[in-house]
Amino acid sequence: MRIGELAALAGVSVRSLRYYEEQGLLTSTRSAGGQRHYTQDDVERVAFIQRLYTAGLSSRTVTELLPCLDSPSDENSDAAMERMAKERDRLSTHIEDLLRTRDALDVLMVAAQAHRDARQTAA
Amino acid sequence: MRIGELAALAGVSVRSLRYYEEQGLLTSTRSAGGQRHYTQDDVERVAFIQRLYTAGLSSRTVTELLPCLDSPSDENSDAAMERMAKERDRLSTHIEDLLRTRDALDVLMVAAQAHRDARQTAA
DNA sequence: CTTGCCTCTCACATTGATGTCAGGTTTTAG
DNA sequence: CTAAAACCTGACATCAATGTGAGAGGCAAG
Repeated sequence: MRIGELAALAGVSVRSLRYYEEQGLLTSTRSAGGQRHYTQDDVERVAFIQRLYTAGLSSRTVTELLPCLDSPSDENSDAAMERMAKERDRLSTHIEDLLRTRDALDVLMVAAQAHRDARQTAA
Repeated sequence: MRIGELAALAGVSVRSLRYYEEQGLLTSTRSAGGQRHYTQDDVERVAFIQRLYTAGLSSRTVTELLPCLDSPSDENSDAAMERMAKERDRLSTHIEDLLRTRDALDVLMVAAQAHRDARQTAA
C-alpha cells in the first residue's frame, strides 16, 4: 500500500510516517517512481510506535528498542533488554505519579462538589 | 522568601517560576525594589503545578483549574468542575493506555529473555 | 561605600513531533 | 492521452516549557 493508505489505517498523518522513516523507525520499499510502499505489518508497527510515543518514549529511545522487535536474535538485545527494563521502570513510576495526580484531582472535585451542595442547601 | 529559595525548595528552575507567573499560575508580592516574594504555601502550590504538568495538563488547562483550588467558592467552580471531570477522564484513559504499553513492553522483554535463555542453553 | 550575589526584564534559542507550503513528479481514472 | 489525485523533497512554521545571555538594578556583609 502507499503512504496515504497506511496513514489512514494507522490513524496518523502522512507527514508523521515520513518522519518515522527519517528517524529510522519505519522502512519502506520504493516504487520505480520513488513512492513509498508498505506492507500490512506496517500498520501494526506504526500503532506500536504511536503507543511508545504516547508512553513518553522519545523517538531516539524507540529507535533503540525497535531492533529488538524486528529481530530478537542479536546481541543488540542485550542493550535493548537493559533499555526496556529502564523504560519499564520509568513507565511504572510515571503511572504511579499519574494515579496520585488523579487522586489529587478527586480530592479537589469532592471539595468543589461539597461547596456546590452547600450552595444548593442554602438556596 | 525570594525566588531562588522557592526554586530550590520546589525543585524547579527560577525561569520556570517566572513563567508560571506569566501564565497566571502563580502570584507574588513585590519588594520595593521589584523583587518577587513568596510564602511557604507557594512551595506546595508549585509542587501541585508540577504534578499537573507531568500529568500532561497544559499550562492553559492548569490556569482554568487553579482558581478552584484558590477559592472553591465562586461559580467559576461550575466551569472548573466540568474541566476537572474532563481531565480526570483523560487522565484515566491515559493511565489505561500506559498500562497496556507496559504490558506490551513486558511481552517484548519476555521474548527477549526467552531468546537469551535459548542462547544460554545452546552454549 | 563597595563587593558579590541575587534578582529584574527582554529577547532569542532549543527540543520533538507535526503542520504547511511550494514546486515538481508519479500514479490512476476516465 | 489528459486531468485529477496522490506522492516526492525540502524548507520553514508551530507549540510549550525551559534554557541562556545581556545589561541593569536590588540587597546584605564587610
